[in-house]
Amino acid sequence: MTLNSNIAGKKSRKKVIDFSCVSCSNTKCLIKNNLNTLTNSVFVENKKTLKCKKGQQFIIEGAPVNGLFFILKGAVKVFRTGINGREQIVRFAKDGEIIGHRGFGTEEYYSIGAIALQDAVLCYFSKDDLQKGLLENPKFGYDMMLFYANELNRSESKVKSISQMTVRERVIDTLLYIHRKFGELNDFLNLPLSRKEYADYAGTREEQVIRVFSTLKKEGLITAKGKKIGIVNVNFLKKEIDEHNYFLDL
Amino acid sequence: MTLNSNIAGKKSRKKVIDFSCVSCSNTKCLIKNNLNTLTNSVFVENKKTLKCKKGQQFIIEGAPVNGLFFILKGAVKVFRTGINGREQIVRFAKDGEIIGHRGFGTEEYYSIGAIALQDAVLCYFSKDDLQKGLLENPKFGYDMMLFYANELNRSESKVKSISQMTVRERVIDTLLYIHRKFGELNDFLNLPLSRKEYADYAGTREEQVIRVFSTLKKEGLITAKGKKIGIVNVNFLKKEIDEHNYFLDL
DNA sequence: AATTATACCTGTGTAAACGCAGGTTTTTTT
DNA sequence: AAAAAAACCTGCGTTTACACAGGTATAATT
Repeated sequence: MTLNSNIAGKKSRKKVIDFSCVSCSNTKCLIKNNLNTLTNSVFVENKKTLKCKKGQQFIIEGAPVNGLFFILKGAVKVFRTGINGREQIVRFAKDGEIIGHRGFGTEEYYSIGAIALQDAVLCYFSKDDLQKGLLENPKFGYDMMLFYANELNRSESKVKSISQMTVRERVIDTLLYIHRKFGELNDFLNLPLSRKEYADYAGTREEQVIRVFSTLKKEGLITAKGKKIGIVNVNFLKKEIDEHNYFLDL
Repeated sequence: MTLNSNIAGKKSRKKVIDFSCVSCSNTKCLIKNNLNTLTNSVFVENKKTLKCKKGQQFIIEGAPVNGLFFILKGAVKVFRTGINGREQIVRFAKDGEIIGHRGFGTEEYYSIGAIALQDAVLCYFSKDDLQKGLLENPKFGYDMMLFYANELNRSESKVKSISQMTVRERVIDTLLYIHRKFGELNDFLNLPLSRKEYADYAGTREEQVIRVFSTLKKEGLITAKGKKIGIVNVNFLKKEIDEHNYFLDL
């Protein structure tokens, strides 16, 4: 039995998803948005789409760079291994975002790792194809540049936060970030994370996050049932952060 | 007496500098490097070159974005005003670098401020011209994208550093960063900075930097005469940082 | 349903970083 | 050269965050 017939055989029962860029409905994807001027490129054809189970690591820190990923669907955490093997979560990414900053250019090894937090569908583009596409289509390159400039802005904001906020403030900041990015479902944040993961993003320790959560619960600012965290009043939390922030950042 | 005759009058005594991109010798400039394909653009002609005295602020945080700067010569600090007006130095920039991340695109206000640390010469490009140039020349756009991807990498490394290193380690890290970027002159770092500025970059306080410097001096790792800081043995300092870092970052 | 594993929570001592206060030295200005 | 300003330094009490240790609840596995 060949691979093709295998897929065909399942057609009747299992929904077959079309992963071609042409029929893709992800309006946030930079590639999809530039498709009209990219069609004559081998670029889109050579794309590989892969499914990724929850908990699976699809970029390993230090591994050779071959290309980069676009998230078609799902949620992902991007991290670095820091001092004494301590994990630092760089960011959380969702549909339409790009993973693997330096999947082009001269960089040889990935400086970050990436793990799926939910079942995810990823589009993979090779280094060469991507580079070709970027040089063929200025608009695409421009959009990519804006994406990175924007991420840089966010990252530099985070440097500020981490070096000037207290643990409590950083935890609140993280809660608001997750809320902004992944929204709510039934009054709970739409991305379940462990206390450890909150700590790794906020740049502190699991115990501290637990302590802050406990306090916030007592103060009636959040609700928590295991990994399910609910923000009672977003503006209330925002206020605590914004008060000493002159310039807000996205 | 017209402005022109004034300049001409000084020709004999004062060296007149040609600021046109064509004759520019800055090999690190992205624009210079893409000049061959940019010549038919209004872009380069509309450039404005301005001199900036030491200590002068040429980007004000929160001011409307009109364009962005390339450093032709000099050293610059880029900062954000943080919590309680505390200054956070985002990075130090020198010849060939770009200032004002979001001097294109949709961003309306500068999210950073910039001050010259030495007398500097800056090239200014308007938002519209730059955008035109980027969309006309894919290679230029690609280079810009790489620049930002690279900066992002650096910034994310810094998040890791700040959240996981001790004050002593961050101060050492800062010393090494300045050394890497600006080199030495007569056994002293080729960029004089105040203790406050070291602190603002390292994400700590002036007093802590002073304390760490004192200790490092006693340990024979650095020499210090006022703002002049000398690193006795770079590898010795590096070792202390690298020991618990699996993946080095530029 | 019992067992194991994982995640969550809390108390307590310790160490790191900070804030302030007051002083000295160096640099800049007049 | 004197005065003023800025930068540098040190000691000490206080706060914050951390590490460790031991416990409970919850989820996953058999």
